This record gives sequence, C-alpha cells and structure tokens, in this order.
Amino acid sequence: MLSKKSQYAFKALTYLADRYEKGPVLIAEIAKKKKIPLKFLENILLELKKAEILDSKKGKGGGYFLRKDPAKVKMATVIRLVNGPIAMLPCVSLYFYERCKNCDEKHCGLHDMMIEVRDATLHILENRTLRDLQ
Amino acid sequence: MLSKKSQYAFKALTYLADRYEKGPVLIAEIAKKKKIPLKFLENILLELKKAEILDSKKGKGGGYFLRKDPAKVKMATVIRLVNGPIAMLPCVSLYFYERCKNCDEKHCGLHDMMIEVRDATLHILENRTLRDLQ
DNA sequence: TACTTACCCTACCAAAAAAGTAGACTTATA
DNA sequence: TATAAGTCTACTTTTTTGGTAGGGTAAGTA
Repeated sequence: MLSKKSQYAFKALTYLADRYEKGPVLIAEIAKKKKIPLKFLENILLELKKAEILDSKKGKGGGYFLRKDPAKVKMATVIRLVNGPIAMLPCVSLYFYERCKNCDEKHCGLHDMMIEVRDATLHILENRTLRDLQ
Repeated sequence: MLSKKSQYAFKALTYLADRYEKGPVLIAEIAKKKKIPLKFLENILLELKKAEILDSKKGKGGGYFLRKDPAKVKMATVIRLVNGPIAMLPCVSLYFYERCKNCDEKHCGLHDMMIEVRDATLHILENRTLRDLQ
C-alpha cells in the first residue's frame, strides 16, 4: 500500500501541476487546500526538491514549483522516491535489489511470479505521469 | 512489499505442496528445513488452517498438510490472508475497501491509475497457484 | 542595512505495525 | 497413561510511520 506520505505527495504534486509555470506556490497554501499537516508537507516537498522534481524560491513571493513539465515526471519515479520499492520482493526490485537468503533465484517460483507482477506494474507506472493525475 | 511473514508462509506452503497427500508434516520440520522461527511459524500455520487452506492432526504422527490440491490455492488468496490488501490504495481495494476522504473517486486521476495497477496485478495473482511455486 | 517572508535543517516523539517469544493447555495415539 | 504434537493467550522487542518543535538561513523590499 502507498503510505500516507505518498498520498500527500501526490496531492501536492497535482496541485503544483495545475499551476505549472504560474509562479511559486506557498507550502502553507498547499497544506491548507489539500488538508496536509504543514510541517509534514515541508519535509515531503524538500525531499522532492532534492530529487530535482521540484524547485523553490525563498523570501517574499517565494514558494515551490515544478521543475519540469508534469508530463515528464513519471509516476514510477515519484513512488520510488517517497514510498520505496515498487516490486513485492527485494530480490526482484530493480532499484532496491537485495539478494535472497536461503533461496536460489534461478529456481524459485515465487521469484519468477513476482517479476511478472513487477513488470506488469511498471508497464503502467513508467508510462504514466503527473499529467495523468490532473 | 510482502512482509517477512508472507515470505515464510510461501516457503512453508511450498514445502507442504511438495508433500501433498503424503501425510502430515511437523511444524518443527518445516521450521528447520526452511529456517523459520518455530513459534512464529506456528502462528502462521494456524492462521492458514483457520482460513481453510491447511488442515492439521494433533498427537503423535500429527502435523500440518494442505487441505486441497496446490493447483486450487490461488496466490491472491494467500497474499490477502497473510499480507493484506493487494491494491496500492484502500479506495481501490476489492477486499479491503475504504472510502477516500477529501477526494472524489469519480474524478481522481490517482484512483483510476491505481485501479489499472490493481487489475494488472490481479490478472497474474488470481491465475497463479501454489502449484506454480513448486 | 534592517526587516520580513518563506524555505531549510536538525532533532525529537508517539502510535502502530511487524517480528518474534513464552508458557500453559488440549487432543490423539501407542 | 505417557508422550507427542498442535492450540491458545499474552507478551516483548524492533522498526516504520506519521507528526511536531523550533531555530537557522536566504532572498526580497523599504
């Protein structure tokens, strides 16, 4: 399941996508409109900035804004960033891979099945963007 | 991600599927062979019994065994039981549905996308069984 | 240069979930 | 009736999640 943090992130990103290229938006505005705890949202937006999805301006007239076209920001990227692995097992994760102990990946039915699930999921999430949330 | 509990459950079920219709298997044997903490495994197997996937015999010569053909036990069923919802959001879950607050499901891009993901995942997990793990 | 606005950073806290443990109890079989 | 083996209740520990507090720092503006 997507964490609450992820759901907040998507709400905020949708809000910013609607205002793309219309200048910075205050954290406080997003928090109020989307009913997200202010300080929690600060952390999330900062993280998205560090990942180069958002950018910000300080001082009066400042705020957050999308760094690139909403149609260029993949869902898979955002989920990996705020929610973690997309795969159901570490041993089939592309970005968070960890080897299985006590199980040989070459002949493991579960492994193969989870690769199928991963690929089906990624086929969707790698081809959808913030644009599709609007 | 699948919890450790789920991974243990699948290891145990695979072990029992290999021994289908060959009599009861000791919890201790499964725990040892699959390197699962004994008491933790006890809880898992009991849960699977209550869900009518496994059955057991007490006393000497007892143990656990699959209640029906491995090919009849769907992956989706087991995952829902030991791991919880398969969908990425409560508002798109078939078996663990909860309504979204602050968001109208009728015009929510995320909602629609998560339904797609859910269906792609279920298409696989509803059509694979314990047989496929062997 | 001083003031104000608004993001930045570090640290902490509490609740919930996941993972694992303990021990007494019941039932079946030899 | 002794023993083997699952059943049940309850607890503990660790990790993750969700959230809070408060001061620091950069950028505009008068």
